[in-house]
Amino acid sequence: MSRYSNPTMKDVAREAGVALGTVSKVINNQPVGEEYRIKVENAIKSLDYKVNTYARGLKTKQSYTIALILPDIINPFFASIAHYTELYLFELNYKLMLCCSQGKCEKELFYINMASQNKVDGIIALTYSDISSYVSEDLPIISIDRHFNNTVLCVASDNYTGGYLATEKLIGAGCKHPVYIRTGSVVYGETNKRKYGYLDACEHNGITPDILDLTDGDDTIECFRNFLEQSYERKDVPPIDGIFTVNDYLGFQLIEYLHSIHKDIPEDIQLVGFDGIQHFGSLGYYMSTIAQPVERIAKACVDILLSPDKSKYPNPYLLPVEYKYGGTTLL
Amino acid sequence: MSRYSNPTMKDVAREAGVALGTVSKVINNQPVGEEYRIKVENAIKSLDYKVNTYARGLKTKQSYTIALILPDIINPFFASIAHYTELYLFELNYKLMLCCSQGKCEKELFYINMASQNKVDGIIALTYSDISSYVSEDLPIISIDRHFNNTVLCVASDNYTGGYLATEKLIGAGCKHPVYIRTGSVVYGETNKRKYGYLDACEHNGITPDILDLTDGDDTIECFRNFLEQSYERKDVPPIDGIFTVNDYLGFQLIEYLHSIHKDIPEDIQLVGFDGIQHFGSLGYYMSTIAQPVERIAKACVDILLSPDKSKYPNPYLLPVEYKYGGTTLL
DNA sequence: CTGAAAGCGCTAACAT
DNA sequence: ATGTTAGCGCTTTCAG
Repeated sequence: MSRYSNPTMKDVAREAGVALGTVSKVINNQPVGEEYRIKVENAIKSLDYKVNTYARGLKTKQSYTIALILPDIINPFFASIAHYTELYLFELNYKLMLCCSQGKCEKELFYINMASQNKVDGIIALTYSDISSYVSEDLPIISIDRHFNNTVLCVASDNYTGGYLATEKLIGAGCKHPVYIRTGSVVYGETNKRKYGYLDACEHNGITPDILDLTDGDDTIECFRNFLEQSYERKDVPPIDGIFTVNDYLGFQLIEYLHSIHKDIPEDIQLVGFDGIQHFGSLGYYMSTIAQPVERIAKACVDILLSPDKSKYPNPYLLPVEYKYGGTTLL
Repeated sequence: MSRYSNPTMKDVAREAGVALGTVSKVINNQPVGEEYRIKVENAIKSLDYKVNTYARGLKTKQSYTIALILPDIINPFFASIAHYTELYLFELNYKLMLCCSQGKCEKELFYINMASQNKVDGIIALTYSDISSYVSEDLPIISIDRHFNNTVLCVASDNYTGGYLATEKLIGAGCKHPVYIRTGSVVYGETNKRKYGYLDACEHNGITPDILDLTDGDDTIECFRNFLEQSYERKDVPPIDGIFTVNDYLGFQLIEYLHSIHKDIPEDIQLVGFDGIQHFGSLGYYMSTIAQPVERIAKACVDILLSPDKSKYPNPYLLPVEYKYGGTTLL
């Protein structure tokens, strides 16, 4: 790999016939006499000078780089978080370092280390593992959707309201037996509040709640099939006619299965997902869903991370969700 | 933002009772007496010392960071490029800086500048703008899918064969009037070879080619509707019964429209896309498609970029594609 | 094989 | 307001 030896500030100073400090001041927008400024600016242009970010970082201990830790970048929900985060960071002159942790704690820790090396100025993390024990008090880190404790500030959707809203929609659209189906890690997180929203909405509407809780490693479709069959055999409850899934990803899998057994959606069973994922990012929703305000989440993370006083933000910091019709419900 | 003052090499040297240079040698795996090595390693552990990458970079001019420039990260095809690139880079101890250019040349140039500042060691770029004029001979940059000239090495799928394959599939499945529909930037790129594959496949099978070329700003669906209607009115050619789209994104839009006018797919019209995008990254193909070998593309980019001798690679560097059945064709 | 010291390019404190 | 200089933490040369 070829390496460059670019012009340095010293070269600029010589070319402009001024002192090193003056060049530095011009570059950092500090007061400098007009004629000097012009001389320096010309020299910068003619030499095509660019500041060496290493040398600067060595002094200032700032990298203007934020690390974003995501389980992966293929899931469209995570991708859109990355998208908005990058856009907003760039506006603020920050760069984004991307880490796809694949849930591997070691990889997450690697990036946390980078932060303590000042290689990145801060971390935005959406992680399944409880990293809070590795995070020191003053490490600039924001967690998305996972509320570990009070040392790590968490930005999340209003999951409780989302769960409540989804359930109310199903009930309002005529469902007599709406169930909640969740999957994923068992680490306590914000996401669990979706369940509480579901439970409360059931209670307020006089409906007996019914939950299918899939753990990692379970065969999703197999478990769902059993769940469905057992439910249809029972005579004490109405047949399942509504499903609220913890996310769109799971919702999509169930829809595929339901189609394969010739259930009509939304006629036989209505379904509401969570996340608000669209085809190709913008070509319409996969299903009726509770859409997370991804852009606002990304901005909030950045704003809080770069804010000098994090204590003024509530923890968790909740953002409102919205119901989106996507063809899998009657309303 | 709080900044850390971490232990430095000097601290380690003092703690271990050795000289600074010795510590450096231990860290960089250079020959050091065994007892010294142990003393240093213990000191490193007890102080929780980590090298400061700025100071190191200032000397070595290496950042172990690669910038990936993508139009955006929401498009699942780009997302999967990012995914595999990050994974492979991490294996090699490199970090990934993500740039969503949104096709903005200025944003791309910003990252190209970073490379000349040695802030990143190299760039992998998938861009619509012709950046070749801004790229100096020795800038370590690899282009994906865009072949500008011989100074910038390009990694791409075998687009010609892909186009040929898609067309042959349609014809083999009985299509008498397969059309090619493309959209997007008019910058000459590898992608255009998909068209030549289509043209040659038509010729070899005695079929008159028929192409709809949408330019940016056109209303895709409106143009397609006109194209379809005009074609059905003509009596000199069979009705359109096959479509090869330049990518899955466009294919998806056309499928939605065709459904809306009650055309059955694949019975009335068969369709083959390009890219190989799957629902949620892994839950099945949107349509029959020519799948790009994304993982191999990502690896090739990284390997070539980090290779000391780029001249040993052909330009463009082509990787094989594969036809994937996805329900929108008869075969 | 180890220790001392120069210097990477920059910022910031200080002297002018 | 501008010039001078120390020093950030590291690598690397050179002397011991």
